[in-house]
Amino acid sequence: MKISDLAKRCGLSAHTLRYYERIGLLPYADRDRSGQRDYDASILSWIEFLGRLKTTGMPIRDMLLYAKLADSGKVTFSERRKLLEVHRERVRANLADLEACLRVLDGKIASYAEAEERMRDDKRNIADTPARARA
Amino acid sequence: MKISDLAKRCGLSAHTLRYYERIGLLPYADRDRSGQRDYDASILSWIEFLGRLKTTGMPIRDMLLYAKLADSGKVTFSERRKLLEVHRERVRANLADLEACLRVLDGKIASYAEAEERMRDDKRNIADTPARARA
DNA sequence: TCTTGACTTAGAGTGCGCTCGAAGCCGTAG
DNA sequence: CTACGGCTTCGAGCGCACTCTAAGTCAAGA
Repeated sequence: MKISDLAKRCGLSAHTLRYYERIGLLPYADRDRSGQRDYDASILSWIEFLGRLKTTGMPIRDMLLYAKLADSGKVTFSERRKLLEVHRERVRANLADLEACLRVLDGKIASYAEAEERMRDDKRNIADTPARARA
Repeated sequence: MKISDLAKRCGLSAHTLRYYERIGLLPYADRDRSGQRDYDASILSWIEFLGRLKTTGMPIRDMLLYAKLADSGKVTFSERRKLLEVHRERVRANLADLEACLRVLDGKIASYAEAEERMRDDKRNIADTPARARA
């Protein structure tokens, strides 16, 4: 698979894929005889997992640490698990924050809706009131 | 209230508060006779709301738009409501994504835990096996 | 009076995560 | 044969949201 094919499949740009390889987030890809990267489809699941880490707000430097551990084989299982457990707690805390914010947002939206409703009522009342009474 | 007091109360640095004022996220604060900002406590609820927007991932340029609408009084109620409704949908989508990621993370952690468990079992079995059988 | 420390401004610098540009190589279609 | 598109590398540039520095002012306490 060429870099543009992989880009289409995983949703990252070719630029970004090269950047990820450069910084060590993706393993050095095999090159064909003309020097072009030739990817194995198995890279997709790794990229997908990186996407999960990214979505959940893990900074690249932490992903690099995880990638380095993953390169070192089974002996780093417990380290990797601990890293993910720590991250999971951050994600949970973040989720709780977001839910709280969402409720505030709901409240704010509702209060605007009510205010708009009241303004419509006021207009109607004025319109329904005879001109003499308004003066 | 001086800027350092406000900074302590709201959790932003004085630098950031001045920056927010500069870009228009905070209203121009009254200055005392020596030119120092003198804040009214009422600014706190606005800063807190900005924090909610920030937590939920709203970029500053959108907060600026909201701030500008808020400055224009009641006539922008429905615009403000719509802006927040759009944002709320993004937040909900983001929450759903995060929850999905969290489940993936749980699965990954569980698979590491199982692998570690199996490795411990293997070691124990080897230790329990008489040396002649191991040879 | 002098020192201290918090404040003021304008503007430069930082860290992150890309994103793009330039210059050049390679393989295929016309 | 040549033109074209897509690939290569290296390094510069960008957008965001701060974060800090420098140079100067001011008010209160020893």
